[in-house]
Amino acid sequence: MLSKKTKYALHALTYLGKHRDEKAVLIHDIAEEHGISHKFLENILLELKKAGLLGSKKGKGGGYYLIKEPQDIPLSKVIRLLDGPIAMLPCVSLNYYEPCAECKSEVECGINKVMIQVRDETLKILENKTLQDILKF
Amino acid sequence: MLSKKTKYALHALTYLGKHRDEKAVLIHDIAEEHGISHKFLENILLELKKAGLLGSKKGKGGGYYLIKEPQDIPLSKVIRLLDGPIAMLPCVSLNYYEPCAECKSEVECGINKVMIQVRDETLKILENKTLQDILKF
DNA sequence: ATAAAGCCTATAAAAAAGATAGGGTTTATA
DNA sequence: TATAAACCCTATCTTTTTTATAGGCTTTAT
Repeated sequence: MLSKKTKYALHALTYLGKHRDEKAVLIHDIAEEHGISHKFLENILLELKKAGLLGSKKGKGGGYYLIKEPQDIPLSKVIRLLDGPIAMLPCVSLNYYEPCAECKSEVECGINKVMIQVRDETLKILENKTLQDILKF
Repeated sequence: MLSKKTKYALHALTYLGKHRDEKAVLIHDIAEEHGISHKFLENILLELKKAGLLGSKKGKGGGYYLIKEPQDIPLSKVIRLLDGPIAMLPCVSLNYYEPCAECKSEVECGINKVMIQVRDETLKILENKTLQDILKF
């Protein structure tokens, strides 16, 4: 399951995507809209900024705004950023690979093989669906 | 990511599947084979038994054994049993549905739509791949 | 009788997730 | 130029979940 962090990030991006006409959106407004803790969301937006998805303006009249086109933000990127691996097993993760401690041999492991399939099908969706796609609703 | 519980369960089932000629397999042997805590694994096997996947024989000479054919144990069943939902969001889970607190309207939520797709593709694999499939390696 | 093995429940320890706190810095504007 | 608004940053606290352990009970082969 996606963490709240990731869910909040996706909702915040959606909100920002829907308010692209405005120069900057307040953390406060996003938090209120979704009933999220202001401070918690602040940390999340900061991460999104550091990752290059958002820009911000400090001081009075400041706020956050998208600095990428919604179609250039794949959902896989957001999930990986906040939640880490998308794969169901570390031994199958493309971005966070680690061997499984309890597994004798990766090449002889059938679990591994199935989870590679799951990963590939999942990524086929999450790397192609972008913020643009979730804005449409 | 799958929990250790689920991973251990899958490995234990695999072990049992590969030792179906034997009347009963000791927890101890499975635990040792994969470097798992005996007592932790004991709890897991008990769950698998209660779920109707395993049988057991008590007392001296006892142990665990599969009571279903490997091709009749879909991986989705094992994962749901130990880990709960397979879906990435509660609002999209078939077996553990719950609305998302931060979400205003499910029908107007684009995140929801994408996660339904991911769920469906994932289940297409995990409901059709069985213990039989991971035994082959 | 005894020892081996699973059954069962409770509790503890560790890790991760979620949330809060508070001072720092920047900036518009009166 | 003082002030208030807003983001920046890091640390800490709390809660929840996961992982692991403990220990006695029951069953059964020998």
